[in-house]
Amino acid sequence: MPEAIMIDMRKRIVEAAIAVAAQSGFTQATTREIAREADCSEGIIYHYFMSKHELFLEVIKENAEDFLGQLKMEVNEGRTAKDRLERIIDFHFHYFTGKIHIFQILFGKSGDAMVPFPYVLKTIILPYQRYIEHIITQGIHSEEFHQVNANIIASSLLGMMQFNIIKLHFGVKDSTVDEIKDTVKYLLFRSLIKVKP
Amino acid sequence: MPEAIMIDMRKRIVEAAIAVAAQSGFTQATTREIAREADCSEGIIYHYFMSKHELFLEVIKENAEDFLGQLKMEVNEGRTAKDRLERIIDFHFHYFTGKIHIFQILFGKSGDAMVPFPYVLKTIILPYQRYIEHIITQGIHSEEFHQVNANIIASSLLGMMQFNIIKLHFGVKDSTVDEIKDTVKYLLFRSLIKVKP
Amino acid sequence: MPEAIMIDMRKRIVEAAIAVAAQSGFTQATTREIAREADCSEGIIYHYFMSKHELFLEVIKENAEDFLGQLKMEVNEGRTAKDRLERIIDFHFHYFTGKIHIFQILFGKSGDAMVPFPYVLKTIILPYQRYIEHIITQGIHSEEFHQVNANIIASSLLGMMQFNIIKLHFGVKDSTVDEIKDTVKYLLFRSLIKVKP
Amino acid sequence: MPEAIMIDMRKRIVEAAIAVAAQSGFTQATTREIAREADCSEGIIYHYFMSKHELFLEVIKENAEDFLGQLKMEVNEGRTAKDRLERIIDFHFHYFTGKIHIFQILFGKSGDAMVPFPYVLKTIILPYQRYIEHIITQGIHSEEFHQVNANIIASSLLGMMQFNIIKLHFGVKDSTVDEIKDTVKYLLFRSLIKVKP
DNA sequence: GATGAATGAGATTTCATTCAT
DNA sequence: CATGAATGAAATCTCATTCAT
Repeated sequence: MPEAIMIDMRKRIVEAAIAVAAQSGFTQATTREIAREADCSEGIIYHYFMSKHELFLEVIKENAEDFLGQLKMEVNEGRTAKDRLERIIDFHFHYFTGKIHIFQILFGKSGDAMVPFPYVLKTIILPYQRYIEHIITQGIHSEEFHQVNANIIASSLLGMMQFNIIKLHFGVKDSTVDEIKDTVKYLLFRSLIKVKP
Repeated sequence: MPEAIMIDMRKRIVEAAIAVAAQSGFTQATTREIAREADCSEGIIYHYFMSKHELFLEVIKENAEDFLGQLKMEVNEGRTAKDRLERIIDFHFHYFTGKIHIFQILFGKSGDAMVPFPYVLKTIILPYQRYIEHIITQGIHSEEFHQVNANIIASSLLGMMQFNIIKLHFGVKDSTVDEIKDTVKYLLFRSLIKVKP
Repeated sequence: MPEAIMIDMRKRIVEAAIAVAAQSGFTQATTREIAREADCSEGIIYHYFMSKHELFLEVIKENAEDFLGQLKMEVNEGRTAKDRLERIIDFHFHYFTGKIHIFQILFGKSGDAMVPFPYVLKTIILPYQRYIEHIITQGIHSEEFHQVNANIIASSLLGMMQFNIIKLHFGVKDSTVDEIKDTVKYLLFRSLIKVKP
Repeated sequence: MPEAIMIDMRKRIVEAAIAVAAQSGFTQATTREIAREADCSEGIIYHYFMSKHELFLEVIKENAEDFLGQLKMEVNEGRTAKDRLERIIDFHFHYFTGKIHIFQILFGKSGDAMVPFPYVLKTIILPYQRYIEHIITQGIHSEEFHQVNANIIASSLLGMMQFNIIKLHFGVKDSTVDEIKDTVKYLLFRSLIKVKP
C-alpha cells in the first residue's frame, strides 16, 4: 500500500465503509469488515467517529456534497436548458457507472435502520431532484420547453436513470450505457421540447 | 382467536414477515418480531421454513407470482398496446400505493445480505420489465408505436413509477397520485405514439 | 447439581449475580462471570432481564424486601423498645454474617455507575434506618428512653453494625461476633435507657 | 497555562485521579477522563506510573499519609483522652465534609477490583482505628474511662461517623453536621466516661 | 403441530496500554 | 518529557436456531 494511502486513517475508514456498505447495506456492514477493508483495528474507528451510525451519516453527507458540487460545476457550463439537462444525464451516468459504491448507498435503499432512507432523501436525493426541477422550470419560462409538471418530470428522470444503472450494476447487459443515455434523453426531450414550426 | 385465523399458520408467518421486513429490510427483521406479529412462537417458523433465509425467498417468490398474476389479468382486458400500458401504470400505482409492504421489499433495496437483490431482480423485476417490453414491441409491430428501444423504455417506465412511489411513501407530497400517473403517461406516450397525419 | 436448583433459571441468575457482584462490585461483575456462576449461557440473562443494569436493580429490590420482611417479623415479637432494638441487632448480625453477598452489595458501596448508591440508599438503607428510628421514638414516648435525636442514633447504630461486619468479612478477627454485639448494645443502651432510681 | 501549573505533572495526575474516581469508583475512572481532568495526554500517565492500578495504589497511600499526619498533629494538642477523642471527631467531620473525593475512595467502597478493599483497610482504615483504640486504652488506664472493649468501641466510632457522613454526601439532610457531631460524642462518652460521684 | 427457554456465535463499543514522533 | 493515534482484548447485548416438553 503506497504511503500516501497510509497517512489519513479517517479517509481510509470512510472509503472502507463505503466499499463494505455498498455490498449489502449499512446494517450488514460490520465494523470488523470495515476495519479489515481499511486495514486497521476496529477500535480506531471510534477514535474518529462516535459510533457506526455517525460514521455512515458522515459518509452520506460528504459524498452528497461531493456529488452535487461536481454536478453543478459541470452543468453551469451549459447554455440552454436542454444543454444543461443533457449534461446532468451525462454526468449522472459517468459518476454512477464509475463509482458503484456511493451510488448504491445513496439511491439503492428504501429502508435501513442504520441510515434511514429519509436522511438520504433529505440530504441528497431531494436537493438533486429540486436542482433538476429548477432547470426544467427555467426551460419552461424561456419557452424552450412545454408547460409541464417540472417536479414530476424531474423525479421521473431520476427514476429512469437510477433504474437503468441498477440493472447495469447487477450485470444485466441488455444495452450499452450510450444506448441508455440516448433513449433517456429521447424520452425526456420528446416531452419537453417545443417543435419549431 | 377465531379458528379461521388459527388454521393457516404458514400464511400468517409469511404475512408477518412481509410486514416486519417492510420497516427496515430483511436483515433487520428478527424472528422474534415476526413471531410477535404472527402471534405465534419463534420455534414454529422452523417447522414451516428451513431458515429465515428460506422464509424470505418464499415471501419474494409468492408475492412476485401474486403481483404478476394480477397484473396480467388486468392487462389482458386491454385491446391496443397503449391501452395495455395505461392499465399497467394504473395497476402499478394502485398496487404499490395500497400495499406498502411488498413494494418496499421487492423494489426498494439494492442490497441485503439476507435476500440478495439479484434474486429479486431475477424473480420479479426482470420478468415484469420483460412483460412491459413485450407489449411495447407489439405496439411497434402493429405500427401503433415508433421504432424505439423497447427494453430501455420498459426499464425507464419502471424506474419512473418506482421513484415517484418511493417519494410518496416517504411523505413527500409534491403531487397527487393522479398527477403523477398523468405525467408518467404523458412522458411515455409522447415518445411512443405515432401522431396521425 | 440437584434438579431443584436446575429448574428456576431466573433465580439462579439472581443468585449468581449477587455472588459475583459481592466480590468486586456491580460494574466489575461481568455477564460472562455471572453466566459461569449460574452455569448457563450469557444470552439467557437477557431473556429474563432487559439489561445487566435492570438485573442488578432487581437484585437490590428483591433482597431489600426479603431482608426488611424478615426483620420486621422478628422484631414484632419484642415487647419493649429495648427488646426490639436488641432483636434488630441480633437479626442484623445473624443475617449479614451469614449472607456475605447481599450485605456487601446493599451497604458497602457509595458509588457504582451500574447501581448508583442513591438507589440503594432509597430502596433499603433509609427505610431500614427509619424503622429503627421509629422504634427509638416509641421508646422515648413511653419514657423508656431519654430524649435523644432518634434519627442520628438510628444512623449511628447502622454505621456501627456495618463497620464491624465489614471488618469481620475481610478477616479482621479482633473480636467475636458475640463480643461485638454486646459492645454495640452496651454503647446504644447506655445512651438510651433511663436508669431507674 | 501558567508555569506553576505545568511543573508538577505527577501531582496533577494524582489530583485528577482522585477527582474522577470519586464519582464512581476506581474501575469506572478511565485514563481518558483522568487525562482530560489533568489537562494532559493519556500517554504521560504511563511515564509517572506503571499502570492505572499502581496510580491508584499511590493515590490511596499518599492520601492516607496526609490524612493520618494531619489527624495526629491535631490530636496531639489534646490533654485528656476525652479531649483527644473529641478532636478526632471534629477533625474527621471537618476533613470528610470538606473533601468529598478522598472520603468516598477511602471509605465508601467495600470492593473494587482495581484497588481492593483489603488494601484500603490495611493502609488507612485499620491504622486509623488502631490509633483511636490506643487513645481509648490510654483513657482506661488513666481511669478516665470505663473498662470497655476499646477495639470494638473504636470500630463503632468509625462506623458511626462514616455512615452519617455518607448520608450527608448523598443529600440526606435530616440533621446538621453539628447535631451529628454532638450526638456521636454523646453516644461515645455516655459509654466511656466514668461519672464522678 | 406448537412452545419458548436456552444456546452460542457475533456485533458494537470501551479502554488500558504502547509507541512513533 | 509529552502527545495522541493505534491496538487488541474484553464487555454488553442481539438473534437465528435448536430442542425438550
